[in-house]
Amino acid sequence: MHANVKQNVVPLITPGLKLACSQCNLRELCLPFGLSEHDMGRLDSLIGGARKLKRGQHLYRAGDVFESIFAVKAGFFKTDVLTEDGRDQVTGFQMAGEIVGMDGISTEVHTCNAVALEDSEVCLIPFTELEVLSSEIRSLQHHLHKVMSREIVRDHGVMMLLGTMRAEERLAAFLLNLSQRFTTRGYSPTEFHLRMTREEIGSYLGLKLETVSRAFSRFQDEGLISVQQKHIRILDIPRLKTLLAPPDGRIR
Amino acid sequence: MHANVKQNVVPLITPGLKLACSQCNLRELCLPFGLSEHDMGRLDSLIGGARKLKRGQHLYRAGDVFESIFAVKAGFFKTDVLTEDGRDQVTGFQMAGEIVGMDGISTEVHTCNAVALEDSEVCLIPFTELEVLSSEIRSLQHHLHKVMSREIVRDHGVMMLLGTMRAEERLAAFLLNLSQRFTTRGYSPTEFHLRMTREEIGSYLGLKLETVSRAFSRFQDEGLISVQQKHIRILDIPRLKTLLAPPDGRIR
DNA sequence: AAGTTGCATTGACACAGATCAAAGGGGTAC
DNA sequence: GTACCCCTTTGATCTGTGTCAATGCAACTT
Repeated sequence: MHANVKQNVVPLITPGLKLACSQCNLRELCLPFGLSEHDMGRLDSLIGGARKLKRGQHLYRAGDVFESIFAVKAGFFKTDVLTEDGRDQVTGFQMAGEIVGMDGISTEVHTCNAVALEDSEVCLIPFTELEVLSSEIRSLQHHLHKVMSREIVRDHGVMMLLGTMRAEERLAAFLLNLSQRFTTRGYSPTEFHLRMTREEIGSYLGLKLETVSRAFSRFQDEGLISVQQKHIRILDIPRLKTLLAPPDGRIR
Repeated sequence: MHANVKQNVVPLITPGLKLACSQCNLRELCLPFGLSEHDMGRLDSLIGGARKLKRGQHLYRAGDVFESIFAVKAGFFKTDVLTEDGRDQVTGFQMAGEIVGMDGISTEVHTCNAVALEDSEVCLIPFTELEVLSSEIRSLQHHLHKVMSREIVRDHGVMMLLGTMRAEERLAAFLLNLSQRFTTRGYSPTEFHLRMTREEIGSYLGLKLETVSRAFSRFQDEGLISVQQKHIRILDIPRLKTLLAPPDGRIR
């Protein structure tokens, strides 16, 4: 289904590209959070350099041997799982400062695909070496655990969304989540470009692309947002939030 | 909605109950997996004892301060998230040898509830001390990471289920998953008691209890299983498996 | 600049699962 | 041992979302 099959060129590591964590403006969002200058230097020294990816390129594929986790330095990714029987589910969208690849730790093999949705750049963090260092730096160890736990909690949120919400509620939650993450990164909370297609949004939200499209249109008709293809402007955040909390209180 | 609100008695630790990991027949499924005798002894010494819970009792609640993770020693648990707006989603069912509570690591506060579905027993594993020990024992550290990663991968599986499967497919996947886990623990793969209600199954699978009940009945009519309240006998595992792989191949 | 291609929108209709309702069964507590 | 209550089953109907199909829009290629 994806048109990118041919783009399976293994992205090469770009050594000159390396930028120390201590210099990185994402350090407060990313793995080095809470480290001293000195410890950050130690983390720097194990990071295997950066890797640039063009839109559509895979960072890794299901079945690849797991060696590293990745910190998104710039750009936008999606992760998806696909099963033998042809099911395909987007499990997440990742942006700058977020960690990708932790699915591979459990079996030493990646269980999902990670694809760049725009030209992107990641820092490569060899996992075995990270474990060594984290056994020496208490705060690094603890933060790594927090990052993994946060992923578990995030997944619970998605399960809640998929299990209990209706189409418009899901889309509202999705937009508010993006808005919130853009805010954290210093971008506009109300105006942004979607990097993914309607189909990818639909897959993530457990909906068909037509349903996503219709929900966008309805939100626009009601003055909640303005949509022009992938360009979104949120016009009424408070009212969007009320969509998530059914007025009747739905106290089961 | 739950009738168990009054049973909020804090379960006390039962010191005499402590049974060393090395004596535990779950050690190959649980945290001590892969440890030497000696290291298992060190793990034993930090485990804070066992805790018994009656059916309906909470192991922890959303909002509780996070201090420990728990290994299920006997019994059966569910975890669920509930939001301010009254949504309620069962995020998992846990049985012997499985680890509960990792949702709390990220914010130091639990984000979901864990409730015993039958009289149960857990080992209490203080997390800070576990971190200390795991920085000293490489294989323990790595196994902890694997356990957390496995939880992430499991959640992806649930997202796939909720996002792409129809009611009967979800229930078939659920039964096969239980069957597989019972097998691992030496119980019958084909005959078991459900510890949870139709409503809890429905919440986990993103369905209403009536839909779950109807799907059970249809499976029974078709000779796939036999159902009598909570007692399940799987009659035809292969055919149940084919329900998961749509014959047309559904290659989107 | 025109043609191609993929993505998005919109409409009509179908259907799976939700909702509402009622009755039966089994386990639990007293 | 008995009574109550919760859980489960089953039916009838409703509805949100999927499906199928056609058109429109925009970006990229040559």
